[in-house]
Amino acid sequence: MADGETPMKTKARVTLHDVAREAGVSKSTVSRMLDERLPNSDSPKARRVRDVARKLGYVRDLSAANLRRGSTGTIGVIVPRLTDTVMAMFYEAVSAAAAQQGRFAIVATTDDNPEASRSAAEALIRRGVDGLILTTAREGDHFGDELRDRGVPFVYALRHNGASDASVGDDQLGGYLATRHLIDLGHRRIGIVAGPDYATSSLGRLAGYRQAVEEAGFDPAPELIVPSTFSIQSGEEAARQLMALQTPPTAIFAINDNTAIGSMSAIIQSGRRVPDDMSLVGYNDIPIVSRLPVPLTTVRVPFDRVAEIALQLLFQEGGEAVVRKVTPSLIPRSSTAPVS
Amino acid sequence: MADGETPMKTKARVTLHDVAREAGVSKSTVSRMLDERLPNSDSPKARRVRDVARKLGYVRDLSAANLRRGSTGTIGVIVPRLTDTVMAMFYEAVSAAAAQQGRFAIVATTDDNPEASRSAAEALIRRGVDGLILTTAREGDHFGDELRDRGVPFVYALRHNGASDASVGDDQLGGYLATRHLIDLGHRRIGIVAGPDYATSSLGRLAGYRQAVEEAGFDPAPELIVPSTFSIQSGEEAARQLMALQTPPTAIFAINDNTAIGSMSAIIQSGRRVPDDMSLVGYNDIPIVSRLPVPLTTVRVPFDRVAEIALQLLFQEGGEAVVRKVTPSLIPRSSTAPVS
DNA sequence: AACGATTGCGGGAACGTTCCCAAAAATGCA
DNA sequence: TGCATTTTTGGGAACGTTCCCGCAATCGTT
Repeated sequence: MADGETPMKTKARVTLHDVAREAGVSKSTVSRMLDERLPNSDSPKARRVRDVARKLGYVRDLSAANLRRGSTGTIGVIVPRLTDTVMAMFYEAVSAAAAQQGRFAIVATTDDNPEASRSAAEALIRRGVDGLILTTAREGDHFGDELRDRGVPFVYALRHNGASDASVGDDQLGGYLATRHLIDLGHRRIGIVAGPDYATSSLGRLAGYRQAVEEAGFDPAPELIVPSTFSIQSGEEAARQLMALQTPPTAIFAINDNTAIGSMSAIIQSGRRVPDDMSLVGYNDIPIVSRLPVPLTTVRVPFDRVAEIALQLLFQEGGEAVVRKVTPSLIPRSSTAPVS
Repeated sequence: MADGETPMKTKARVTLHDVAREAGVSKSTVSRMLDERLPNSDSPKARRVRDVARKLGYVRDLSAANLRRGSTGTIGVIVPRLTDTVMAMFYEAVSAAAAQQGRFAIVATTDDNPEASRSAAEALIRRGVDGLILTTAREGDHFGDELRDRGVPFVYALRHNGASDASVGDDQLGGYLATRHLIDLGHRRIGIVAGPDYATSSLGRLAGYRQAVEEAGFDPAPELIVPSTFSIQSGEEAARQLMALQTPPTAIFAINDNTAIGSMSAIIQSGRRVPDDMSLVGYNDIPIVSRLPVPLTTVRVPFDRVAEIALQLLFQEGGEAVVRKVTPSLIPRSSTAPVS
């Protein structure tokens, strides 16, 4: 059987060297011609090299390239869980924005456990990520400092802790818009299913609620503010608590869509109807809420922008820590109506 | 300023060589002692090397290791979208199962677009994954053959195409359980929001429905079978269609939780109540459905097992293509009741 | 005690890139 | 045309591992 034509398992890998030999240039030249970071020249030789590479089916070995370059073009995202649709939306947005830059996003989950948060970061760093996007900021968390000390670029997203770069939605504005919408519909007594106090997102939305209520000159009754975690169940409980008040509110602003869904459940189980007996506003506009039996009025956050800005912050030389906020918008649907 | 104590930026990286020097052995030895694949010896020297490594804060450079080993310990998962909670659950399960084996899972989305499916796989392969888990099998898809030709290990999950290894839930059994549950409650006329005909998952569930109906000796009226995509909206439309029948069914089996949610919406909008006027069963048991105003009866699929088996299949020498099915179970909740 | 078999260890060559550097070629200008 | 300057090129040394191979040390057997 003629040599070089043997029907053996094809050579495992086409390397730079193969391309160089075939194109009659050195591997340095090929490497340069194929470097996506350089402006890719249009000289006949460059074109020829690229043609040969394509013909041979060359694909750069990323492990080798990463080793030499000292960076992987990978960015790590840490989220509590992907089954939280908000987090899934955000991760998809990051993934798309990263792809735009020729980078790749990988994700790790923490289940809201600060321990796991650390080990997730560890795993991603071991994987050689060029930077980290954290959605798990907690008040008084020193994890950021640790990362800074170790020289790992990172940025907070969706939530922040004030001490580091962050890309977030304007939660106060969002909270204001939601509450203001209810006020405009004539509601005077508006309950809020507030969030946990460790997350700046829920704190911001609560501040927006307060701002709107005070601006309208209403009494910001403390019993109208009921905390929750972000879960459906906690939303259900909080709404139940609100409806059990001596004078229940005529409208509820839930800190996110999950708690809104929980609230909806509690409202209906109490024999009331949405929006006839109780108006309800959520937050985030996850896909499902527009398809509920009563489509939910909610606040939409442009996660694409949040993701883009996070990426931008991640790789720019930062002097002062900066918190960039993107503007959310109210999406009125059928769960809110004028007070009866 | 004393040498070696200069407060300069700490040396970027502690390498095998540093550990070797500090421990007074060769780097080969260190490499061996730290190789997680070998049974890690307990000799005093091994212990010493590990101590030194820990003290110095050594972490293996994965790029270098991958380059030399020729594999990355990474497995790629391709899903239509992560905002589909089923896919998020599955990916989290894969991620956990992979971690168990010391591997790492990365994900890419395709938005159900066969083109994007290809380029997603391409991206993952470029990243050097050791194998691919595909949840996007379509009837008559030749993508698998392509991968086989290129020598990329892969396995289908959740759906299959019959021609390759796959780890799935037993959809026929699940469909049977759901339908049988309704029959046991006394329902004789049961509608099904079937799925698209390109997915074996929906086909299997439909077959289970048929099996139960025929076994009970009912007439499997074709007008009771309405196709859908997997979306909430399509579920809503399908349910509407079922309720518009001359003799509407008294119960609906929806092919997945999303279409069940859509159906629920349509049922309520038609002025009916669940389960009083219409029983409803979903499929997958995504977290939200247990928290709906009327908690949904559904079929739970043990995604952990599906993920484990997928991983197992991925790395075993396969002779014949095998489709492994895991047993789902019915979770009765409040959306089903005896026929009135 | 002598010998083969086993085990442990170190030297050094890969793995496939990128990037520095010096040399060569192309370009600009007088 | 000649010289200085810019651009392009190829050689070769990294990057940090793993793994092959040979050698020494230990072990068990007769």
